[in-house]
Amino acid sequence: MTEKNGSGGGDLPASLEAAWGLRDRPAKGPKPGLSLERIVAAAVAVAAADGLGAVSMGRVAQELGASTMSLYRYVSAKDELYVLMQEAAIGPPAPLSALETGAGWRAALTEWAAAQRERYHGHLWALRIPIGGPPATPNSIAWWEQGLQALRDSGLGEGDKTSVILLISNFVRSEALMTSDLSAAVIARGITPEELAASHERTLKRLVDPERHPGITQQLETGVMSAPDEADYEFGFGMGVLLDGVEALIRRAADGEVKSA
Amino acid sequence: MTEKNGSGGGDLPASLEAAWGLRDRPAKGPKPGLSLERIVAAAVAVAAADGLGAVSMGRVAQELGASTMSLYRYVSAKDELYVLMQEAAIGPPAPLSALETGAGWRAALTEWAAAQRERYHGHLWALRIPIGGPPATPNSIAWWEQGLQALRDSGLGEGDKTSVILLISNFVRSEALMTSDLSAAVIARGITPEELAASHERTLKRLVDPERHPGITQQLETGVMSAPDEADYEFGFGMGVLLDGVEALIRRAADGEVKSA
DNA sequence: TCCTTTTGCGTATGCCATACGCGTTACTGC
DNA sequence: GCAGTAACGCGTATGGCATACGCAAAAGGA
Repeated sequence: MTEKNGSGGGDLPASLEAAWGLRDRPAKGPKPGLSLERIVAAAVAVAAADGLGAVSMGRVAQELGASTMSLYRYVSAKDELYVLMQEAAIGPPAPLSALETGAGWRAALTEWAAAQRERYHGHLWALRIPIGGPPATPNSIAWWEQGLQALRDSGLGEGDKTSVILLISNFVRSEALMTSDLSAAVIARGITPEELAASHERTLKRLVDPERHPGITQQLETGVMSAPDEADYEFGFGMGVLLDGVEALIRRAADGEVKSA
Repeated sequence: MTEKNGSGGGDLPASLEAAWGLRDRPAKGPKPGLSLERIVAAAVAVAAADGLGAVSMGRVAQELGASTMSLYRYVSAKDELYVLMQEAAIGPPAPLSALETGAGWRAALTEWAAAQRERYHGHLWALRIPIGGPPATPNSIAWWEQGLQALRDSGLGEGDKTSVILLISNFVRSEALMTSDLSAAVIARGITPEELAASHERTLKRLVDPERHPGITQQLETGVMSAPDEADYEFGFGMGVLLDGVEALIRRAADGEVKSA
């Protein structure tokens, strides 16, 4: 039962081992010509330039001037590379200023969500990477921890804290994914976002039946579809609703505490 | 400028044309041996049995006793098949009982979201299909319309109605996607959900540093991780928070109306 | 110095979507 | 009834993909 890593215990998934930097450098063979860091950086560059779909083992190797198969000396499968790319794209969270100034949970959560959103928007391709079960990479954990800190003084129970974090995290992801889908459609059809919106509105007007779809018909008449800065607006709207809901939850928790105290 | 469809106007994307049944049966050649419906049904069956990854043109053709290439007489590309599969999986919405009994927007939205969730949970593979821009398929539109109807008497403005619908739709998708990821992980590792949760908790305990991650450490100590029926609980929790937020929005809208009246 | 281990990588396998073209079929206009 | 035409089924070919396997070269440990 010889341990591979210094930390002891059972065997981690290969991708986690790599993400936490627990790989042991073997003392025997020739010097590695590449490194995990360089490979991940190259893959990230490809994804940023040409989308996640352009990330193939061959393409990444080419970018590094190496052969396709040499990558497999550093990465056990493409899925592992995906995990490391995602981890690199999101990066560690910056300190929350709202936590230092004691501005309260609402400001802290807002700042936290906005920071997360910014990372996603800077790396929209990362949203296309399929998640495999619950996250356990260093940066996801750091973001989770920071979310918990934002709720430090909220008075919520531990379970509720995680649930709120999860809820907001998923909301941020959803909004970014919508943005990503939109931009993908725009690129695929080679048009501007405005043209896409107009085209969509025209399509709807053709397909929607006023009898069967009175609500949508009304929406089309009101001209709601042609909203500018849609993504930013929807994000702010959603955060507002979400935080109001959390506020109600916190108030209820406080009332219950007072009652039971 | 001869029109292909009866409805007139410019050319729709092929997948939309198919979804709305606007394909014109050509009067010339031999009788088709297959049909879009049969192809989509076969593809859905494959996805249900072996996951979306198992859906290849070859596999679907095999299931139908036809050759791979014959499918391309009915479907212009695999993406189109995906759209039709998604549309078939979600299906049209059933009438909302809360709308008939006049139970109010909150009950209606709750029923609407639960129905949507049920469809997704019955076809988890459908969540893996990448969305291409804003939806315009018959069933997505029908669900959208129904959501608008649920908010009929809410007093919200048209723009807010759509935003709320979008917010809740995305939440339902997120929760279902988490479930799907979880079940994928469970299947991939050949273990029970309980074993997966336990394994994840063990992994976290090994990787989390009490100094750098005090919040998570506390969570682990409280034993929050080993929650049963996690998915159901999180869904109810999220819906509660969301609806409380919407309630605040509606109240504010009503107040504003009273003031400005 | 020899042996073990690890490196880079060429080759091969098997899957995939799909372009192209051919022979066949069935309807339409004459 | 017959020619023309258009849609059918599908065999074949192309190019891309992840990745298993094995070999030769490199480099540290004995």
